[in-house]
Amino acid sequence: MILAIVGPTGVGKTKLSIELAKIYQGEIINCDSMQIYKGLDVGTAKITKEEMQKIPHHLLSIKNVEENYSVFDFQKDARNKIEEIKAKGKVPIFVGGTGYYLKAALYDYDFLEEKDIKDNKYEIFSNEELVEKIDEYNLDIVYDKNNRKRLVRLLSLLEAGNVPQKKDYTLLYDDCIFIGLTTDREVLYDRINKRFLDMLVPLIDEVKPFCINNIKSKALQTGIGYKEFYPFFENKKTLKETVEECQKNSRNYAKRQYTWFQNQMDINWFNVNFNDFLSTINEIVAYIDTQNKK
RNA sequence: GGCUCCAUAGCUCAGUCGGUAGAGCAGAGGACUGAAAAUCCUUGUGUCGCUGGUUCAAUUCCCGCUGGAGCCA
Repeated sequence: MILAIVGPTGVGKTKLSIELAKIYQGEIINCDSMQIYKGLDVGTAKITKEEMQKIPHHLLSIKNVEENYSVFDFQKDARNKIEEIKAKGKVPIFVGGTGYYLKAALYDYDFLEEKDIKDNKYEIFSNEELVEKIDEYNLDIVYDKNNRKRLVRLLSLLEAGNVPQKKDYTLLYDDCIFIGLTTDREVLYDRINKRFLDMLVPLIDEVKPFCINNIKSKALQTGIGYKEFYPFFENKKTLKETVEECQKNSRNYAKRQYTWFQNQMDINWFNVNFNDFLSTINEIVAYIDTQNKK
């Protein structure tokens, strides 16, 4: 059995993961693109040592913020972890909000080796020029002509001899059980806003050194709760504006997560009962048990 | 108390020389093969503050009212 706990930011995935790990002899594989990094703890709502309750966690805090990490790396690492954990007779439990990482790990995504791809050489072209070059390949797929990042990438892939094709992805492991946690949009947004305020003071301590020393890695320019603070420490934005920006970005992010999980994967959703989390756990355990007998 | 200005989408505002309106943000929906907490696409009907008048026709002009801002006493 492989468990995957998904859902938007702030629904309680972490809490559920520990309970399920205890019940099923599980080990947790982090599936959150930001929690991969060391030092990004408060802002990513990373689980603490105490909260782990001795449950082993994998792919959590394994990279320095200056390093780059991507789906490609995650796919390899995650698949290795699945084997490793299963070999011990334990249950791998994926937890995290990065749907793309999860899908790449569990479905038949094929990526080229990095060394075969040369990015950046197309950066000098305009979008129109990129589209023109891509069209020379007479592709069968529909692609986004305004998404510059993707255009550059697509052209690089084509040049490397990889012709991407639209297809239905196949699940590589037939013993996966997908658990989605959800709640009303209003309740979620409220929780997101409040959670951010709760973490604000320690978060400022965490971000400040990055901003003051002007450390701008991909991770720091990407992570919500980090990138927004640079203008604040340069006195270009007030704290209030910064906080509201962070809350808004978190809300937008949660919405995008829903879009992914609802359209890209087959998830079994559970409404979280925040007043009686135990009942939510029981409901999910009952579901897992019926699936696991099959 | 007197005078002036403002009142239009959830918010900030534009506009209609009288023919029932439109931007930004927020919100909603979607895409996704190496930054995915990223990147990109689609989406705007609202008693135009309330009441009465002029008019074929008023959110637009006029009287009054209410609420807000400012100036003078």
